[in-house]
Amino acid sequence: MNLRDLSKLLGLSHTTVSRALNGFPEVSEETRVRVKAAADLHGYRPSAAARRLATGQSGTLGVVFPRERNLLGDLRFTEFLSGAVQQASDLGYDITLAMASGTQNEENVYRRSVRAARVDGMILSSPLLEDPRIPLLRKLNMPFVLHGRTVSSEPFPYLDIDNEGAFFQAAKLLTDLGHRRIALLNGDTAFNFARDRDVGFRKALATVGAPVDSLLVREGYMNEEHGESEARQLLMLPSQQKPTAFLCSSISQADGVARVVRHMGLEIGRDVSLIAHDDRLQDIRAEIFDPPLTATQSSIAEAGRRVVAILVQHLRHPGEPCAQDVWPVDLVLRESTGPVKSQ
Amino acid sequence: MNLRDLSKLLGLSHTTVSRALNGFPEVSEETRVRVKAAADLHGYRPSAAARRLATGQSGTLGVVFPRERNLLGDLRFTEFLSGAVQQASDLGYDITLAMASGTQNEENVYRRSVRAARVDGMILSSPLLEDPRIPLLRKLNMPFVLHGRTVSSEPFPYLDIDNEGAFFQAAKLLTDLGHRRIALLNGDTAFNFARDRDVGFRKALATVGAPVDSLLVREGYMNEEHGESEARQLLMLPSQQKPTAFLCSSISQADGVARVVRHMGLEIGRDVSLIAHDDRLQDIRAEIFDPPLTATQSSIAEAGRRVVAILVQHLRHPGEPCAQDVWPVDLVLRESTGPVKSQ
DNA sequence: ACTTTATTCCAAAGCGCTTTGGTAATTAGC
DNA sequence: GCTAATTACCAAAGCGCTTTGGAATAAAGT
Repeated sequence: MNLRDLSKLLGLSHTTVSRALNGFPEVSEETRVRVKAAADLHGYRPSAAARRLATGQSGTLGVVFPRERNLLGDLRFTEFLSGAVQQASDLGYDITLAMASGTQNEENVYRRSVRAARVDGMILSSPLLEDPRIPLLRKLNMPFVLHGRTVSSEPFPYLDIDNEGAFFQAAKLLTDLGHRRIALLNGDTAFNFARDRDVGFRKALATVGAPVDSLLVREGYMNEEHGESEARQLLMLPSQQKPTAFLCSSISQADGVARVVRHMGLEIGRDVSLIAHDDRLQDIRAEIFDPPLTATQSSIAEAGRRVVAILVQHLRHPGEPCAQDVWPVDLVLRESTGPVKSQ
Repeated sequence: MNLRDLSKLLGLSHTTVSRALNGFPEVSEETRVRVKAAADLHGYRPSAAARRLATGQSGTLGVVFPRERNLLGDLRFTEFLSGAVQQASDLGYDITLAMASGTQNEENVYRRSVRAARVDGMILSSPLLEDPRIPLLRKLNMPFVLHGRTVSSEPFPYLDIDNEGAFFQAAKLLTDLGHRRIALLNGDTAFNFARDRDVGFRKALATVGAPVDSLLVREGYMNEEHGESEARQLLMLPSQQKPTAFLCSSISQADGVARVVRHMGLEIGRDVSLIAHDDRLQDIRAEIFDPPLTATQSSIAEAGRRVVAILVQHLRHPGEPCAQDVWPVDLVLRESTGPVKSQ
């Protein structure tokens, strides 16, 4: 059952049927109702391929990632993706995943997608400080939205959270509680979000005139193993150097830290304070941490939804100034933080 | 730059150019080389939309899941998906994700996708014992492949692992070690894989004439919380009823169990034996469990790759009998299992 | 009654590719 | 030297939709 069949059935031209279904004003309400009823009755669905060819729009958004960095193994990313798919589905878009690898490097995947008009727009995550994908996509004239920020000569649509502010707040809380030797367990500072967190952390220490001991600033994978191994090293330091508080980029890291702390017979919140950033993942929750974890929190799934909304808005109204959201991050006080113990 | 432009540039018809690029035999090697060089030079890429319309093939595989059961929050699924995307990318296919929800229920999403010819085939995971999606997709004439098995009147392509055999082996090991009171922490037995594991478990106990205590057979989410709460209950039982070994459907569950065991001052492998199924997830590894975990193992990412290969094979050669793989599962002996302690 | 303006519909072109059914040029067969 | 087979290419149709530029009808204005 295609447009032509349906129009013959109705005794109308396919033009009229098409316009009726797509809500154009040049068709009377009466025939519109008739057409829609007939379409429903016969289960008519326009062919996506034909529509694509005719309009140049694919109704598809793309996500590309390198094979080496398997984002699908990262719960932060999949949670983000989940929000994105949800929103896309609500807005009538599909999301396609493409993996770049080896010969088929990321740039080529973008080029191919663009030229083949497979997708209407791209969703980028985890930007580097100065991300090469931005100028590339702009050159290819492919619309995109960024989850995060990066330096760029021209404005582009993005959504980011206030990483700097979040980590400033968190570090500020710790200094207010009297902590001076604070460890920062960060992500890889090649990425912008990690850099921002580093900056916020340092600014907070600067406000109380506390020096930043570079020994206490660590970066790496944001998982439990990393948290554990760094904590083990740091808590072995002589007591003048040993951190009294940890600020982590993820709850997983905090999990690793907590394990070491407990293993040393210390108590979190009393002997060692602990704050982590909480992406509101389904299965990793700050509130059921033991003890409940003080955290900077921002839902990454919600970010996924918003990112898609921004991109679709941008696709539908290309002229308008693009959305550039920066979400504030809440600092939620729970029981993993306390005043520094006088030595 | 489209086919016509390119053909004009070459002084050939677009037919010839198309055939040259698509490897048809009716074109001389000389012109083929010439055409390919020109295509490369001018960065020509056939429009996916046009090709779709002309061939009826979209070059896209679909994955649908209900909003309620957010598979993207499940590392087992995302690891599987990761393998699938990898393989699809190697075979020149895209994978699109669609989320069914509320009004837009799963059946409608399938219908829509089929009718709109958005995808060439569907990938289904986690089948129920008798999964309604199978007859639906068959009725809609949409090719598919199943990760898992289900009852069906007609044959269809699938890949499954030998869950029954795996859990038989695992339970058999435990009975050989003298265990008779073995707890099974299973997934939801609405799903076929969980049912198969249940069957394997029971058969193993039957071979030594050990009764199955239904109190010790539990099912639920395959996460740490579930493992922990069930283990807590079971290990509180009076010693005649208390299990001496646990067989878990996931390492996460085993994590929960291990936590309880340690908390009670017991030692895994000596006081309580523990086996889990290991999907070879990147971040959850049986070999770095404490102690290293005896496990039935099978890479779920590899399964994702194979599933896509099967589907693509089926799409390209629809007539041929479809692949129906059942992979054996290795039982890897490590240190979490030991002989039952004489009471 | 005659023109103007809205309204409602339609014919036809086009999106860029694949594929069918050729024709012309070359080679082989006898 | 003539026919048959093969090779190398091409013209045109079609995939199913959107969209442009009318045409016919009905309503309104003078």
